[in-house]
Amino acid sequence: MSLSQTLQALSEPNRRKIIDLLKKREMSVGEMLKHLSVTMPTLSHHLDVLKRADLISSRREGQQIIYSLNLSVVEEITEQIIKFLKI
Amino acid sequence: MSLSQTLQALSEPNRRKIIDLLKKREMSVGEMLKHLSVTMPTLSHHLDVLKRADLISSRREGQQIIYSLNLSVVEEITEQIIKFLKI
DNA sequence: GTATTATTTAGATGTACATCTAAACATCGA
DNA sequence: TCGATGTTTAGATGTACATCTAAATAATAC
Repeated sequence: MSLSQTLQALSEPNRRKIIDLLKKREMSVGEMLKHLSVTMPTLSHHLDVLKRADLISSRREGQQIIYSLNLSVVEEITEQIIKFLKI
Repeated sequence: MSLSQTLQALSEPNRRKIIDLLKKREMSVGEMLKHLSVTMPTLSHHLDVLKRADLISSRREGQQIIYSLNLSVVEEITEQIIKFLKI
C-alpha cells in the first residue's frame, strides 16, 4: 500500500464520507447507501478502492455485508502523513 | 483550498518529491529539475498544481524563480488531515 | 424456489491527469 | 540586444477516474 494510493483514495469526497460514517460505527452497504448520492455499483466501486488501500474491511452477516474501518492501518497512515508533512 | 484538492496534489510522487526538496531549503526551478526526471514544462505544471493548492510560494531573484514551502499552510493541512483521520 | 443484499461485468460517457515536443512569451542580467 | 531562466500555450498521446444503466452472478434467509 503506497502513500500515493492512500492519498489518491482519500482525495475523493464520497470515499471520505464513507470513512466518516465508519468512524462512528460499522455499517452495511445498504445503510451507507442512504447517506450517499450514488448508485449501488458506484458505492461498491468506492468500497473496493478503500479496501485495496487497506483502509476498510468487510465481513458477511446474514444477507448483509458489514464494513468497518481498519483502525490500526488508519493510525499507521496518519503517522506516515504526519512524518511526510513534518517540517 | 479544499482537502480534496490538497490530497489530490499530494498523491503524485513527483510533487511529493518537490515538497521533500523544499522541506530542506528553498530552491530554484533549475535546481529542482536536477532532482527529478521530468522536462521543464512538466515541472512547471507540478509547481503550478502545488501553488494552486497553496502548498508553496515563489519569488523572483534575478533570473531565477525561487520556490519555498508555505510552512503555516502545511501545518494547517496536517491538522486537517489528523482531524479527519482521528478515530 | 424466491426474495434480499451485494458484487461484478459490460458498455458507455465525460472528465481529468501526466507526459512529451515545439514554440512562443516574459523577465532579468550583462 | 543576447543569453539564461522560467512560464505558458498548443497539440498530441495514453491512462485513469467517476458515474450511470442494465444485467449477470453469488450468498443467504425464508
